[in-house]
Formats: sequence, C-alpha cells, structure tokens
Amino acid sequence: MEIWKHMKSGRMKIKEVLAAGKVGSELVVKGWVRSVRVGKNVTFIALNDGSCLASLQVVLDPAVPGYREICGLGTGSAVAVRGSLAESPAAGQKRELRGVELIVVGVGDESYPLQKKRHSFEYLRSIAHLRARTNTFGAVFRVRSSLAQAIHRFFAERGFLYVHTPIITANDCEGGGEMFRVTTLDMAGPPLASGKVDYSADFFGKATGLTVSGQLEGELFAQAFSDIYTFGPTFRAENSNTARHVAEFWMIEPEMAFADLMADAALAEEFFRYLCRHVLDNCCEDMDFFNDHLEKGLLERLEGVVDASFGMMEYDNAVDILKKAKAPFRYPVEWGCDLQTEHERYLTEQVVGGPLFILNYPKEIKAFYMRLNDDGRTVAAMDMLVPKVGEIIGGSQREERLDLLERRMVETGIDPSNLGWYLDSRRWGSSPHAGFGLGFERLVMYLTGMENIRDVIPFPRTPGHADF
RNA sequence: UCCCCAGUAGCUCAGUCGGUAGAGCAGGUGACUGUUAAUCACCUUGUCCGUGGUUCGAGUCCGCGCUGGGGAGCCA
Repeated sequence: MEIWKHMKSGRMKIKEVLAAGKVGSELVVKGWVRSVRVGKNVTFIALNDGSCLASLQVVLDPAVPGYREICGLGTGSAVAVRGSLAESPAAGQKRELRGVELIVVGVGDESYPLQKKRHSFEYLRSIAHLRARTNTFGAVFRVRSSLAQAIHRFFAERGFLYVHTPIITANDCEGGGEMFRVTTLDMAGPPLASGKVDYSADFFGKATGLTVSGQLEGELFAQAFSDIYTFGPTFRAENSNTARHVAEFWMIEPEMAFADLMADAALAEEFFRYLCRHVLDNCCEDMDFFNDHLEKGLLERLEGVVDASFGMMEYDNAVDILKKAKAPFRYPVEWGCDLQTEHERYLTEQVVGGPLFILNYPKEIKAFYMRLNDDGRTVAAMDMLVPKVGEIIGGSQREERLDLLERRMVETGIDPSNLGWYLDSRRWGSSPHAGFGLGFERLVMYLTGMENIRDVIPFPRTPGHADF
C-alpha cells in the first residue's frame, strides 16, 4: 500500500500547487472530483480541494493503473493523485498535473446530488451539507473565514481586548428581541407557583435564555480594559422570515471607554473601510468570481466605499430632506418616526451617493441605554447607511449618568433592580463610552453580493428550520 | 405574523381552450476528441406537492393543507 495515501505531509494543497508549484516536480494532491472528461487516449479530471476556487486539471493516460475504473468516476468522488506538474499545452490553465497514480479514496456515484451544472440557491439550501463543495459556496465560506480573521486583526492592531460575553443570560431586557428559553425543566409538567412556571426550580434558579446581544456585558469590560470587542453567536427568537434574518447569527460589538459619538462613528468608518479593503486585497479570486457571476460591478461598489468620504447628517436634517424628496415613498416621513429601508437607501444612494452616518435620533425610537442629548429630545445614536442595503451598523454613545439612565429605564418599562450590576458601572468610575453593533452575516452579504442571509451562514437557523 | 408568487423526471423548466405529459442537463450505451460545465448519436426516468370538490374527463378550474421563494413588519 502506497504510503503517501496515508500521509498528510505528502499532500500539497491545490492553491499552493497553482501558485507556487514547480514544473517538473512530483507531488501528491487530494480532493474531490468536479468533472471527468473521458477520452480514448486521455482523460481529464477537474480536482478541487477547497483551498481555492480554481480546480487543478489532472491528466491521465490509459497507462495509469486502473484507468478504466477511473474513467467511470462520478462527480463528487474523493481521490488522491500522484503525478508531475507540467505546463499545460491547452488554454484554460497554466499548469496541470500529469497523473502517474490515482487512488479512489471515497466513491461518488451517479446519485450524488450535485451535478456539474448550475443549481438554484434554493435547491442547494436543501442540501446544505453538500453545498460547500460548489464554486459559489466555496467562495462564500472562504471569504467569511478570511473576514472573521481580518476582524480580529483589525481590533488586535488597535489594542482592543477580545471578550467572550455569556451566551446564556438572565437579562430579558437587553434589546427588544424575543429570547430563546434555556431550561432543564420538564416541559410536560413544569413546577408551578401560583399558576405560573416556577423558574426558581430551574437550573439557574431563574428564567434564562440565549443572549440577544453582548453589549451590556461588553460595556462592563470597557470600563476595565478601555477598548474591547465581542464577536460571537447571537440569538433572536423572532418569527422573521426574510432574506435578512436568521435566528442564530454572529455579531461584532466594539465598545470604547472615554469615547463619544464622534469617536464611535470614526471607528465604524475605519472598520468598514478596512474590511472592504481586506476582501479586495486578499480574496481576489473569490471576489472576481462574485463580480463575474453574482453582481456585476461589485468590485467597483466596494472600491467606491474604500475611496469615499463618509457623509454625516443629523436625523432632523434627514427628515427635512426626505419630506421634501420627490421620490414616492411607501411610508410617509415625520419627525419622530424611524427611518424605513426605502428612506435610508434614498439618503445614501440619491442624496449622498455613498456611505452616510445619521446622528442623534429621537429618544422615543431608540434603546434605553443611549445617551440623552442636551436638547432633551434626542439621543446620541448613530446609524451607518450604505448603498444597496441601508443600515449596516448601528451604535450610540451610552448614558453614563446614573440618574438619567435610571430615569430612562423606568420610562421604557425596564425595572432597574434587575440590572443592578449594569448600573454599578455608572456608580463607580463611570466614564463616557460608546460602541456599535454589526451583524457579521449582513457584512458578508454586502461584501460578496449574496442576497439571502441563509446563503452566507453554513447551516442557517430560521423559523421551522434547524436542520443539519 | 401579514401580502403576493410558485410546487411537473435526479436538477432547471415548458405544458395552449380541461382530453392522463415534454425539452435541456444529469444517468446508461457507443463514437470521437488536449478536453475545459467537452461534443455527436441512441436509450432510460414521472405519486404532475397532498387532500377534498366541480366535470364524461383535471397537471390545467375551485376550497383546504403542506413546502419553498419574494415583499412588508421586527431588526443585526
């Protein structure tokens, strides 16, 4: 038995072969068959191992042991090939591997659901366990991985502490979102206390759920480490069924002490630019693929963001502009209402023609923790809007004054006694601080041109769907 | 949750006025070829989403249900 079949060290990734393989060298590649083109005198196999978008062309002549069986290989088979790298005489690829020996590691027969043709995203979603083996999803998940690492690098380079905030929480008032319940109680017959479920008998001695945001805990760490960020899973039990919502997603939430709303916006702008630049510079092959097959002009759009100066506009001003706009809006605009996606897109696309911050929203439409401005009617909130999607980042300066924070909690129906630990951060050494949140999947959508959030997360969880 | 659209071969889809189905791709066989989602010829494949109804007769019309998609709300 050939030892190279078992040795990981003997294997070269296709990305490396195509980028740096020496012509004439003998090497071993392992991967999955994308297509087999059989001839009488020569057979071509397109082999892909996920290390890059491109497949490696493997050329086999009938002298190769087991040639007949190899010709019958189905799409999706896993194989190992030993051969020598050569200049390719035909168009389509610079290099190819002249196979000397091929071992079928795992057979893929004709029932393999992925064919060497285009499939709809809807169909691929139904076989999410296999779709990563396609060009589009290969590219999506390589970019997603690269972006995640770039996000950590961005914050590491700026001295931000990476904090793991809890996933199980007893705060039922973090955000507006509905929470998933976490319990070990017997659902068939839970202990009752005066007719209601008695959560004091539950695992944690109180009602708990999955986090809808790490922000509150993040703020506490910012009051110790100055600059921090979270990047982790987040859960919303909303019955939302749209191309932009999933029940489980990943969120990035930086928080800075001794920072105001302007510093917050500056960070958001720098962060967003950095990530656009990152995919353009580091995911070229995959980004070119998206640009060619998914969204013509994607690269131009992102280059535009990198070069653009980000606009800034007061909410008051935005409302004035929208009220004067001739565009036919589905929803009318009045001071005090939240901006709809159509309004946001009008502002960023038609009025400014680039990324735009909207600042200082009416306090009635924003969360309790946002800092009350001196005018008494607005809070120090900021939304970052971008063409094509509207809001992509939302943030604020937090209310650092204990009395005002408590008053806002009461006004919005939150019992301050449930968040004593949060209020403590304002009790001793409170500093002005600010932060924002960015949904990771929405970022991936924006940067790849993918239009359904279920296609940028490996195994999406949506109402009625927790497969795989 | 609300509004719209769709469900036909393994996949993508066509199916006229109501008369029990067809193409391309995939698969099989053969030919041919330094091929590029190869090409050419021939062949195979159906619970027409389910259910009830109208009708002599339903893929087609109607009701209900299920599933998927798009839009809205909520939001990241």
